[in-house]
Amino acid sequence: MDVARRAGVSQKTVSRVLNDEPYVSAEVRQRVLAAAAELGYRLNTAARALASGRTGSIGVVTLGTALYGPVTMLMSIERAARDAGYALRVVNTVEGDPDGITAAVNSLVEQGVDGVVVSEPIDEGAFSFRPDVPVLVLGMPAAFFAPPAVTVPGHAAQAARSATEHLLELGHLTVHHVAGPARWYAAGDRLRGWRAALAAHGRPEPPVIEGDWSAASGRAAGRRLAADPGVTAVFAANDEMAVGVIRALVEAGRPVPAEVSVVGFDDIPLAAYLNPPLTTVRQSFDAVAREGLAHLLRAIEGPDAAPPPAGDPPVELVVRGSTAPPPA
Amino acid sequence: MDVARRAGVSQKTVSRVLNDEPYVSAEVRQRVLAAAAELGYRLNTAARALASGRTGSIGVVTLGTALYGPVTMLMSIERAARDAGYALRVVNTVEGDPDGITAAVNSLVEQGVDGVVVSEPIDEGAFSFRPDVPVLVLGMPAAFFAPPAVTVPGHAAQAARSATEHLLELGHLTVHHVAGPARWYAAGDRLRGWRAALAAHGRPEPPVIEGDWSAASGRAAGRRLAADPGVTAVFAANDEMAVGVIRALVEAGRPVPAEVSVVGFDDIPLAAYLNPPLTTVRQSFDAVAREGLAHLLRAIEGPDAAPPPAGDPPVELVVRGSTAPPPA
DNA sequence: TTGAAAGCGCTAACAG
DNA sequence: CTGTTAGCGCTTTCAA
Repeated sequence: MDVARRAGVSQKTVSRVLNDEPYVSAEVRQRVLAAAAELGYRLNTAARALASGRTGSIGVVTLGTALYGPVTMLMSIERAARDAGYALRVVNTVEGDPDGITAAVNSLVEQGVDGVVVSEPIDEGAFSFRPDVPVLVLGMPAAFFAPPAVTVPGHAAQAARSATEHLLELGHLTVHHVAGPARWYAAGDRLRGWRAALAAHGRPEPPVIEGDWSAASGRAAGRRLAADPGVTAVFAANDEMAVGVIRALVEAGRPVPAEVSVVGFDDIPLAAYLNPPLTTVRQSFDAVAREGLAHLLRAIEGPDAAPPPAGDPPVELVVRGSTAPPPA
Repeated sequence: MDVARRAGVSQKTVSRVLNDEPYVSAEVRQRVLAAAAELGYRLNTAARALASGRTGSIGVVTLGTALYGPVTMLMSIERAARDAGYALRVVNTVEGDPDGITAAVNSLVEQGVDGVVVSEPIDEGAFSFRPDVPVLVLGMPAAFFAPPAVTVPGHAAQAARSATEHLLELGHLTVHHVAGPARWYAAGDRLRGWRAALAAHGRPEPPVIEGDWSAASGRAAGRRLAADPGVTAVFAANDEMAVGVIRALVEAGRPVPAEVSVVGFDDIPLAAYLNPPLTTVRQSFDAVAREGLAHLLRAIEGPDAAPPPAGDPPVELVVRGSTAPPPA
């Protein structure tokens, strides 16, 4: 309004300039920009959202923990969203809250977002809501939701399989698995990959020990594993648990990797600096976030939006010092 | 509007009910609530923000990394904000961006927030902006900003001092320090604490090695330290660097803690499970976030808001296996 | 205790 | 290329 007067144009023209719309003469554009700068003018997001129906922000549902995987995914989503011109709203799901994800998505929709990303999906039975914006669920088997939901599968199963095969190729007769909580889809993926590798090689499948992603739970699992002299190789569903397993093994006098090999999952930044350096699987959170967001933006903006990047996100086994052939 | 018609009341009355305002009869309240529920009605945040001038959300400027400290602080802020009824907007500062914090704060203000929290302040010279909302700067010496900024100092210096003293009391003649980047206030705090401990005990102050918070930089520092046979004790400004230091020491054939003691800072969840378990300093991010947010809310809502919790946030030295007396 | 009227600051749709 | 006219869905102010 003030800017319009000062630049001697209509309010709508100011709007056009500030939104980079076409059909504004260069001269007028300059004049408006100058006036806006002088007045320290800022577009009011609330008014824009009210008038346009779009908020320019997307919401993320994430875990309220410092675990590497979820946190890195959040950071990657932030970057991808910002690059696409969207602001981010974040809601943590609280541990133990029964319908945490549903509630979190709802709160985001109420806050006003153009789309929602569910970063670490947990099986809560059915998602009992009909959000009126697109929802992207990361790391989920497709076709689990009706639109407007969109899913991006993730490649953890395949990666888990190659981690297990690495151990098998080293000469281990079988591989034990310390899984994540059963309700986490991410845990299921890894479990499936491990199982597939064992089956493909005709190896016996030892009972699964379930952890909660934490190093403490890894250590508890490791204690049970250490008591069984038949255990020579362990695949943990994330690096934190792998660290706990190694700790328990070492405490029990079973050196890693001399007696028992351990591989983790995620490649936390510390992995290369541990004693021993941790063999693990690295996945590109950035790639997954970027691909997922591209899908989400299509659902929001329509088919004119940039098409999602093609190609598999890189997943790679990083062999370091925590794996070796089994003792003779 | 629809809800109003359905409940047979005015729009304003609906507004009153939905905002828990007084002066609504219980009977009408019920009727409105029922109508809203049947219609699946949701308050529109944008409209409310436009009309009331308040957005009900606060913005956080944080680092785009998976480092434990910043991430945990972010999670704590999310919790504290949600408990206070505020939604969260998040912007990461990009590494290397010269005026990263200023730009991030501006973008938050443009997005529309009632207040801003700067979680990991870096010295960027002067903050060259006059945001029109209160800004809370965590971990900063007070009185660095004019209002509407408010700062919460943090107790890292004192904690760093006790970490250093722990080493001195173990019998080490002096303590070497691997610092964080000089521009980070958090790094400065720890440096000061270390220095104070040395001075108080009349010990020589060895040259500081500066890292970048990462394990890789810690390892580089550790290599230099390992080359000096006089080094028997190291205090690293965070746990990630401490892990790198230990790695380098071990690689150089200087076992920890037999030959060299190392203490970290932050108490990452993995600290207790490392080889050796890491002696470190634990600080309560939750307490700092909660106190800081209380200050911020006062600045936003006026002096009627809940007063900030009193008392020092707990900071404690956790002694584990990476420290021991110097070799004889 | 309730309601009516008047915007908040922007964009959509349509004219010029 | 530019302007006019209506709202978007709330809250505010004032009156009943």
